[in-house]
Amino acid sequence: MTHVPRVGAQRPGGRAARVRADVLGATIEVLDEVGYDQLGVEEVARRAGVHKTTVYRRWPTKPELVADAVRVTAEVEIPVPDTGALTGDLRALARAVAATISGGGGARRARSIVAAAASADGLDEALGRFWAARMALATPIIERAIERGEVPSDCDPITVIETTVGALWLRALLTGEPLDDAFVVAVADLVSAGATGEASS
Amino acid sequence: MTHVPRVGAQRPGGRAARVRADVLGATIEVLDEVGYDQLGVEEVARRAGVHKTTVYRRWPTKPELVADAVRVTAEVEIPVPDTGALTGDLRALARAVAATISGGGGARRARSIVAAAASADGLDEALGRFWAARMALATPIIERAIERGEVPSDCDPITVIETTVGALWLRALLTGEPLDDAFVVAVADLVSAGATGEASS
DNA sequence: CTCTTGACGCAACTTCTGTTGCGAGACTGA
DNA sequence: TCAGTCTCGCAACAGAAGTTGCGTCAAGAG
Repeated sequence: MTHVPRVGAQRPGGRAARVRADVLGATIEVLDEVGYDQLGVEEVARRAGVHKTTVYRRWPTKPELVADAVRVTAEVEIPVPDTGALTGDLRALARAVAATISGGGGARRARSIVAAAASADGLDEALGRFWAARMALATPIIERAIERGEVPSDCDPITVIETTVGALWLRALLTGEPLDDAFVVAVADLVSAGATGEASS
Repeated sequence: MTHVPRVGAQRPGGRAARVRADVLGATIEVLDEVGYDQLGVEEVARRAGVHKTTVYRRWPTKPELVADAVRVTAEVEIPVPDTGALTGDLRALARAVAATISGGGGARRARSIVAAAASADGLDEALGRFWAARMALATPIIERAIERGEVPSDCDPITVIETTVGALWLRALLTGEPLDDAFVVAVADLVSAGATGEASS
């Protein structure tokens, strides 16, 4: 009984991983250039230096491919700031999020993320959980503010985070207006003031 | 020289308008059922009782069709509330927006709007202007609050509106969490408190 | 090194998407 | 009512998207 293969054994090794990275990279590239609708699997394969069947085998549908590609780019950790005051923390968080959003691809890539979620059945839910977890990561900002006595203890951290970040995504996804620093700071200060009870301007 | 036709004359009359309405209605229907990616022009035509060439002639691409359909459904006027106080106005606005978002189709239709914008070149900008104008419609809420002395005169109305509405769209587009009334009110109160300088809870 | 197994390339194929030309029916103005 | 257009339906077509079977090559274990 030599060579007993583990069922469903995957190969983490060299080529497979490289191919995966190349394809996902090419996907982001094409996405930023032509948008979700115009993205073709064949073009992605060509740029990745890979045959189209390879892509189809790993990612059965376009939304899954796009979602996977986006998930990888979104894995860059947004560090939770700790400046010692709520306003400073929220400003830092908002700036980091704004930089991530407009960093690569700009509004188009951001919109493609949502497009993928709108397109496949399971993805919808999976991406929802992903984002919810991401929002939850920032809640320590509020919890620390509560401990410092800056905000009342019945303040809901999730609401504060989502309100701060929501304004930024609104611009990126719907209006397409630029996320200039003045706006980012204004939003952070407005929300911070609402939580602490001090006027924002 | 009888019957001098005006160049580019359109026919507003009976059939043309009916066909247009049927197709756009069917588009929304299919969109809500299967999502943007799975939406097929042929299926839309079938439901509208129309041949697919008719659809292709009027709307050359899928994103244009979807954008047009969405634009029609978005034309329902969201009345600008006037309760006499900023908190009340923002609550009413947030509730109206939340109702519109989750009213029909839910998260899926909301996401399809963005998907269409991510997909076509000119649309991107056109839809951006559409949303910006929609946000601007609500600014009187803040302007009245400034006149009443509720908020300082250097408060930016657009920032307040976008922050309020942004949190709602964030849930609909990214996390997919439900827009329950508790959340909607919490957001409105938080932003209102930030603008007026009073604690939200 | 050698053997086994999984992943990829290739080509042919099927299916779906989008296009074009023409004839018939519907709308408008007189 | 009647003529002049405009729009739609139909069918045939061109091209892209996605699938399948098989041979070959790379990765990992003995």
